[in-house]
Amino acid sequence: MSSSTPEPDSFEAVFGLPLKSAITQTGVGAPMPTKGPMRRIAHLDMDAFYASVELLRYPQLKGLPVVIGGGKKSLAKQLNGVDPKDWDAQTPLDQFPQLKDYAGRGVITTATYAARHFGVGSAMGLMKAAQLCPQAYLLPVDFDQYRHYSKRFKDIILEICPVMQNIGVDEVYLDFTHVPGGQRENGLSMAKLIQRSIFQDTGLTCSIGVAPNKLLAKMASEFNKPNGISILLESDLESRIWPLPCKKVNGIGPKADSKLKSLGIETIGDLAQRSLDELMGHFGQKYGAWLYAVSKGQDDRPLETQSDPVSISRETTFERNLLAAKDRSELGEIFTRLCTQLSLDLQKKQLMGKTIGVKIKFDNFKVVTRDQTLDMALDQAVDIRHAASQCLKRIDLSRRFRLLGVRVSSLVPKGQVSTPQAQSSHGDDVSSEDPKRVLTQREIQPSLLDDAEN
DNA sequence: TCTGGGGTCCTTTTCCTT
DNA sequence: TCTGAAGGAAAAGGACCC
Repeated sequence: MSSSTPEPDSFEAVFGLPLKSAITQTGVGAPMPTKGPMRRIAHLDMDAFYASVELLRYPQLKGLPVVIGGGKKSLAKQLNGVDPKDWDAQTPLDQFPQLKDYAGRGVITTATYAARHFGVGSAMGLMKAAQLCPQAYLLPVDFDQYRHYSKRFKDIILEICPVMQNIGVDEVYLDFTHVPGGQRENGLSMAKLIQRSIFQDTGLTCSIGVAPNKLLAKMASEFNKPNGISILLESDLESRIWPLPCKKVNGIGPKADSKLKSLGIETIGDLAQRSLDELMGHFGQKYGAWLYAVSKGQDDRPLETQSDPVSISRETTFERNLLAAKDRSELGEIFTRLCTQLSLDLQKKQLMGKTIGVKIKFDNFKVVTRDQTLDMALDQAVDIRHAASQCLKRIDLSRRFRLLGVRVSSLVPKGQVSTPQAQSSHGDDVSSEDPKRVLTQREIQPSLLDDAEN
């Protein structure tokens, strides 16, 4: 490739040396800025990621309103008897279920731009979405597929810019500062190259913001969606950031925003007019000081290129609200399934955890959690279930609830911990058995809700 | 809007120990 | 044995994000 004339927009054509050399010989022969390196942080956000991945598979849905979600795996199957696994690019449109055929619980995970025109959006109940856009096609969520494309676009980025922080499946921060060519046109060249490389390989588009820090880069990536690039300099703060509403800041959610509004603070510019003391008085030392810094565009957080998980959990919302006293066996099965899934998740990641907790969401949406830290880390379903049911005993389950969750935290890498097998807390020597082993009725029956009621 | 599932981080409360 | 202060760890709740 590099022996012939490079393609017009290739790394070599833009930066004057082959990509591989640029990476391995950082700074050697690479175009470097004439002044000292300015911090150039990029935030890259894939455009409507899940929906775009689905459209790659089902091009016949392009341009049509499509919503993704519904929660239940068997969703599409229930709707018209066709397993989504059997769908492909040849599947005729009338095989795809539509929202008008749907009745039940669940929310939308995401929607195509065509569906968003009808006012349908993320986190909206499916029934509400069906009112707004009954003709929208409904697809189940396929995380394996999204993870596959996630890895693909991140691998492409890493070849060009090795300093990357993962933010979920469809978002990353990048540090261009010391990457050869990263300073060119204040980061525009690098952003263009990355955007183009991802599109060529995957057919997916993304939006990129480049700025002096993560805070501003994140906001900048939204300026020009979809498939846009925005370059933000420190001097742009007043003209481009201050006019924005406060809730555009990553970290200012609905609660903080409404409190800010009650103080007459609508925009980031308004925020910048307030003193540090005033903000700390209203929002506390830490958050107040953070708000103050945010309004000035200040953020010196480094990129975190590695991170270990803090907790792992599984939770599920029931088809209908359940009552511990009445729905014992159903709840017992759900509880066992959650613990089993959690155990497999832990084992897949080679982790064990010392703190086990449960979460209940009552029919009035009030959430209650209980957890317990044990002497030893564990990862087996039966052990998790036993510890979690101890936690459940401490919750008053006399009213109906809609969600049950199980969580493991205080995680440690497996192999670095002594296992609880030698002294299994419940006496049954089951911990050392096959993790995929199905729990026996005897283990399930003396179940959560028996225990929990007394 | 009528509210999923998987996380992180922060603050406050509670409990234990000295 | 009681009381109170102080500090730390664990537990609980909540805001926020994707």
